[in-house]
Amino acid sequence: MANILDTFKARYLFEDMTSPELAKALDKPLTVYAGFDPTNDSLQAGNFVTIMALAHLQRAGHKVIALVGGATGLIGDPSGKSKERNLLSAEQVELNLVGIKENLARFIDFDPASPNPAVMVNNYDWFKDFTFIDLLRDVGRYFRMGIMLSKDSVKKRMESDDGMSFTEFCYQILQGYDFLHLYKTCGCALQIGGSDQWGNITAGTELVRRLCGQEVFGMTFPLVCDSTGKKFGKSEGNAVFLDARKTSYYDFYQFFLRTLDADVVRYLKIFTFVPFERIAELEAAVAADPGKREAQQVLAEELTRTVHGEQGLAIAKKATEVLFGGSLDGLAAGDLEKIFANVASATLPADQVIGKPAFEVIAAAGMMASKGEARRLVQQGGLNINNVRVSGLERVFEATDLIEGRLAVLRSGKKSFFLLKVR
RNA sequence: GGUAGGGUACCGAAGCGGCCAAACGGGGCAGACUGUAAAUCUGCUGGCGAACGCCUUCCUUGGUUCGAAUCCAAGCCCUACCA
Repeated sequence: MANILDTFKARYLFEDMTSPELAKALDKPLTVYAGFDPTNDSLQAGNFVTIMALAHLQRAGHKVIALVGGATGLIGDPSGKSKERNLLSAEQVELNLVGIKENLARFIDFDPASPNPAVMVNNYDWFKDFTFIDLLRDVGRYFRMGIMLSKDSVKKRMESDDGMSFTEFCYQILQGYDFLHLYKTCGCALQIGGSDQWGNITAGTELVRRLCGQEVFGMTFPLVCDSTGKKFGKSEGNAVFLDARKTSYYDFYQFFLRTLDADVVRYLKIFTFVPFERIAELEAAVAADPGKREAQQVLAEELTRTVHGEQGLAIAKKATEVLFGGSLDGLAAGDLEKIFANVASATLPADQVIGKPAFEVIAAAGMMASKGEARRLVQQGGLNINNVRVSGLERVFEATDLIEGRLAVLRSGKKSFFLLKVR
C-alpha cells in the first residue's frame, strides 16, 4: 500500500511536517485530529481541504478525531487574522457544533457501528472547568516566552498597528493543550491543519514532548488559492456553505462549475477522490476544448453529490439547465418552487406587486438592500424577470409576469437568482 | 501613571473652518466582450427622490462659529515608547 503521505503530496495536501519520522509512523494506524472553528453553524468550502485530508486518513485506516473548538472559538485564533475577532457567545458555539458535525458526516464516517468510526470532541469539555490558576500552573510553565513570541501569528500582529490582546496571545496555549489532552486520553499522535496553523500545531507537539517525553507529529497542507491569487471558497464575496439553507444546491454546484481552467485539475485532486487516471483524461479534455468545461462539471458533480446527495445534485443540474436554457416557458410554478426551494425568496401580497414599478418590488422583497440599489440595478440593465431583461425604471409588474399567478423568477446580473412569491 | 501619535463610508487612506455625502486605491454590484470563463474596458457604489433638491453621516458628548469631518473641552477606545 502506498503511504498516505504520497497521496497527500500528489493531491496538494502536503506542505510541511514536524519530522520525517511521520512517514514511518503512518505505516501503522495512527490517531489523528484536526480542528474546526465553530464560528458558524455550517462549514464552508474553505474547510474542504481539512475535511478531505481527514477523509483520506480515515479511508487509509487511521482513527480520526474532529475537534471543534468550543473553547478556542470563544477566544479567537489570531493566525491569519489582521484584527482581533469578535468573541462568540457560549450558546452560539453550542448551536454551531451541531451543524458542523452534520456537515462533516457527509465526508467522514461517524457511525459507531462501522469498523473505524471517527469521533467528534469539543475542547470546551476539558477547558470549562480549568481555572486560570490551573492553567498557569499546569500548562503555562511549559510554554517559553521566546518561542511564543517568535510565532509568525504573534509577530505579524505585533508589527501591525492593531497590536494584539493577551486573550489572543494565549490562543496557542489552548490549542497546544488540546493536543496534549488528546494524546493522553486517546493516544492521538498527529495533528493536521492548514499551513497557517503551523505555529499552533507545533505548540502542541512541543508541549507533549516536554510533558510526556513523547514525539507526536504535526502536518500542514497549503492554503488553497485560485490562480488569480484569491483565497478559495468565496463566491461573490460570500462564503460557500455546506448547509443548503445558507448556500442553495444550485449556488453550490455553480460555484464549482465556474472554476477557472487553470485551477480545475488541481481542485479535482484536492477536493475529490477521483482517481488520477480519470483526472488525466479530464485534463486533456480541458486542453482540447476548454469551453465545454467537462472537468468543471465533474468537479461540481462530485462535490455536490457528496454534500447534498443525488437529489440535491439533480436539482442543481435541473436549475442550471433551466436557467441557462433561456426561456422559462412551459415550466409549472410547482417545478420552479422545487428548483428554487433553497434559493433566496420572499413572499409579498399581490397588491404590493402588481402594478408597482419593478425596482420598488425588488427592494420591498429584500432582493436589494435599498431602493437606491434597486434603482441602480434596473437602470444598468441588470434585472431580469423570468429571464427577460427589464427595460427601464418605468417597467411595472404585470399580472402576466407571475407564473400561475403566484411566482416570478428574478435575476440580478448573470448568476444571482431570487424567487418572488405572491399571495 | 507619563509622553507622543491616532480613531473618516465595506476595508485602506486623503481632507484639517465654507467649494464635503466627503479625493484616491482596494473590494463589491452592474454592463460590454466571452466559454455561465479568465484578462480587459465602461458605469455605479449613505438614504429618499425622475430631477434642481432634501435627509442622516466623519469615535461619543458638550462648546466656539453665520457655518465644523475640520477649532476647543471632557470622555471612551487603539498604537508606540517610558514607568
